[in-house]
Amino acid sequence: MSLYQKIAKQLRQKIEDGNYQPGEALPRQAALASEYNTSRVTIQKALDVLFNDNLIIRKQGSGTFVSPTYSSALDIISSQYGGTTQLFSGKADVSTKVLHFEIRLPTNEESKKLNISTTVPVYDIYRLRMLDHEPYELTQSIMPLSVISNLTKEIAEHSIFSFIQNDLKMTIGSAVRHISADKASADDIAYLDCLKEDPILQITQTVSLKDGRIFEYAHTRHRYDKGSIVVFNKVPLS
Amino acid sequence: MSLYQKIAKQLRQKIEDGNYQPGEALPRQAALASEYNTSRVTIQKALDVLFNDNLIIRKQGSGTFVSPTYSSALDIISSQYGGTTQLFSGKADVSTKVLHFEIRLPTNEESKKLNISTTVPVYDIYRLRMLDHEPYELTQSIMPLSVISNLTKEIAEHSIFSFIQNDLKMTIGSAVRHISADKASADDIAYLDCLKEDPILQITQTVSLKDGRIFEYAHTRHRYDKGSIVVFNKVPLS
DNA sequence: GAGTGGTCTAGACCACGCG
DNA sequence: GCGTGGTCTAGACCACTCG
Repeated sequence: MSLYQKIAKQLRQKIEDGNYQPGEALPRQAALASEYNTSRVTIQKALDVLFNDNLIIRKQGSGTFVSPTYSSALDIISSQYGGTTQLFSGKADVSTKVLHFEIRLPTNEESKKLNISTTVPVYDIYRLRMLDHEPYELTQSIMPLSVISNLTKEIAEHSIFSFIQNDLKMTIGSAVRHISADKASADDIAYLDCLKEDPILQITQTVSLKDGRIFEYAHTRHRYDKGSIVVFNKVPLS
Repeated sequence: MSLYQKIAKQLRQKIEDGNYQPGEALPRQAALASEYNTSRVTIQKALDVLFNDNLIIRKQGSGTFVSPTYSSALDIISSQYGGTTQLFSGKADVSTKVLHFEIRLPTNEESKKLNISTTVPVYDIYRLRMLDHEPYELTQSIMPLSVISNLTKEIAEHSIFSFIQNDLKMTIGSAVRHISADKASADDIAYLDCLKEDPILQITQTVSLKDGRIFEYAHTRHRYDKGSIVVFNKVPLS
């Protein structure tokens, strides 16, 4: 871990521990540079990390302050993308039932979304996730074999994301998600145990690795009364 | 506008114009530094901007490449937060009907979400937005007078966001949103012209200025068949 | 081993805010 | 005017990828 990352981590810890209160000013950059025995530029890179997580506010001509709303920032950080299994680990009992598992060629739409040729085979995995033994979400994942391989039904029953990160040693880069509401389908009623008139929260996502290759195109359908999406948006600088 | 921002803007334009194709390598940082007659650090700051918008991929030891999925990145950038009026300006005819406009004291929940005391008055504005003369969304906005003042019903009929940015000269910093699905309420049926069994896409948002003060706590309800939310997530660096 | 991006420095000047 | 963060430099070394 690089120096600016270590400093960011330590400053974050200090804020979370309450050494600096919401709204309170942090030491000036020059003071931090002395304290950590480094240059001001490195301190600024460390502050960039905290700023992007909304933990601090920077005022030119005035100072650097702990964000008055930093407690809600913590919620956001902890809800960053890492798959359902990771998100709830320790908080609830997550179990997964694999309803369908096959390798086939992609449809035109799928090949387009995955940015692959229609001749590259894909996994088509349909899973029901349960939270504390209650139906929670229904997900269809399409993943290209050119990116992910050696996937098995057993792995799909646990966490595909931890398999990718821990076993394949690949790093996830970014995700684009479209969120909408929809009426319940026959599958929703059957698997999510909801009623015909219950709304569904639907998420369509495309997830990329750090090197830019797309590894998942997925549709997830949630019961409307279980869970919601939390999103944090910084306004563009440009 | 600072040098790195200008360079970022020019590089972005070159990518959008197709001077560099998706997947293609950009010139090395040293070459860009010579070309723009600046230092490598400044080039890196410019590349940071494009990287955060998912327009480029950086591979240590290899090079900087145009993101293979950069076209979807463009969608995201253009859907950044700026209020409904701004989002659709030029694309569709947006009109707003103010259903309710009052100044009152906040409830406990509102004062908590806005991070103000219960003695600070707030605007309570309830508006129906129409897109091309069709009902689109129903929004209740709560805004503290300690942050925003001189709001009128006339301003609310146009764009509150442009009033804040252009007239009050304040800069928006970030927004936290919770997105969920819900059943239609009596108001939804009456104003959004939807049916009792139609689902609703609900967004609860807290929007802050650049200095960290929260200026809006709002609930927005969308017709499920009109529009969805697009979200872009970079995975945390730490 | 050659070439790339990532990190870091020490110092300088600029832009902004506030009293 | 003074103190703060923002930008920028020229050069150095490290870490990683790939042939």
